Amino acid sequence: MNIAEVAKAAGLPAKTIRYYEEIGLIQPKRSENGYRAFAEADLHKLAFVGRARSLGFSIVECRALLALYEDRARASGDVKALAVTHLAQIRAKIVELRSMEATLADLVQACNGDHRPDCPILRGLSAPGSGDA
Amino acid sequence: MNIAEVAKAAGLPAKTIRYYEEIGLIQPKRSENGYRAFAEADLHKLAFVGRARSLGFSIVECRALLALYEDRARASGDVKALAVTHLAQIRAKIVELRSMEATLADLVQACNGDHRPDCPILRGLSAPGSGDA
DNA sequence: GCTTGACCTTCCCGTCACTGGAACCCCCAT
DNA sequence: ATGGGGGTTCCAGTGACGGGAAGGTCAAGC
Repeated sequence: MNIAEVAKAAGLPAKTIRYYEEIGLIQPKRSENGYRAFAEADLHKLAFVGRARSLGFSIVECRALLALYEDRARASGDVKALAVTHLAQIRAKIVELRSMEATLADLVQACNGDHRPDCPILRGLSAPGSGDA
Repeated sequence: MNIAEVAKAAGLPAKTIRYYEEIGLIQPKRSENGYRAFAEADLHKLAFVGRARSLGFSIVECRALLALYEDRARASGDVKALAVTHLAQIRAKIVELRSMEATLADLVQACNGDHRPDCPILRGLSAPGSGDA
């Protein structure tokens, strides 16, 4: 398979696939003309990484997941540990975003949003705690 | 004020303050010795930007907010529009993260996490939809 | 007066995960 | 032979800084 076909099948841009090769996530063979020649296994790995990335795993984590994926003697505990850690990061991020959301929603709600200059949002940003009114 | 004092007062690293000057968010004067000489107004702007950043506004958005902050003839509607847009982005991000969280939590929950190689997490990443069992 | 150490300056590289674009090669059909 | 649609490499840029080097400055202590 050439890169365009694999890109379509894996749902990744060709640029991304070249990048993944560059950083060593995959090692596709080369045809005589210099084109990358992807095997089924390469495609599976790319799709795997694509899904892991869509769950928010970093490239470093994807590399580790891929290594476990390819290791028939892996312990599922190792995989789970990675996933649990990442899940905690996601949850922490959600907490952070919800805090932002709450603060911002309060400010937005307090602001008339008209043609006048008076603005609780700017006041809130100028001095926290003395947000509205 | 020198940079360390302002950094402490604004709660920002000195590096960040230099960066903000570099990109034109602030324009502190210089002492004869070449040191930055921050006025109260600079400090206020830095604290303002710091708070906006902590609410997740990008530098571009902070620049716009600062311009509104300094414009006594602003319309609060302009501020609100910026904030509403950003709030929508935050909420979209939360939705995305919650989707990741749900998927990942399912996978984690299905995985024994023992010494054996069988792993629903890896299966889920290999082929979505045929996640567990 | 000299040293020490804390503070300041600029400059450049590295981060993360790509993305865009230039310049060039290859293959097939007309 | 020519055109278009593949493919290739390499370089630069993104956002918002952080680390660290090389060097100037200042206040204190001896």
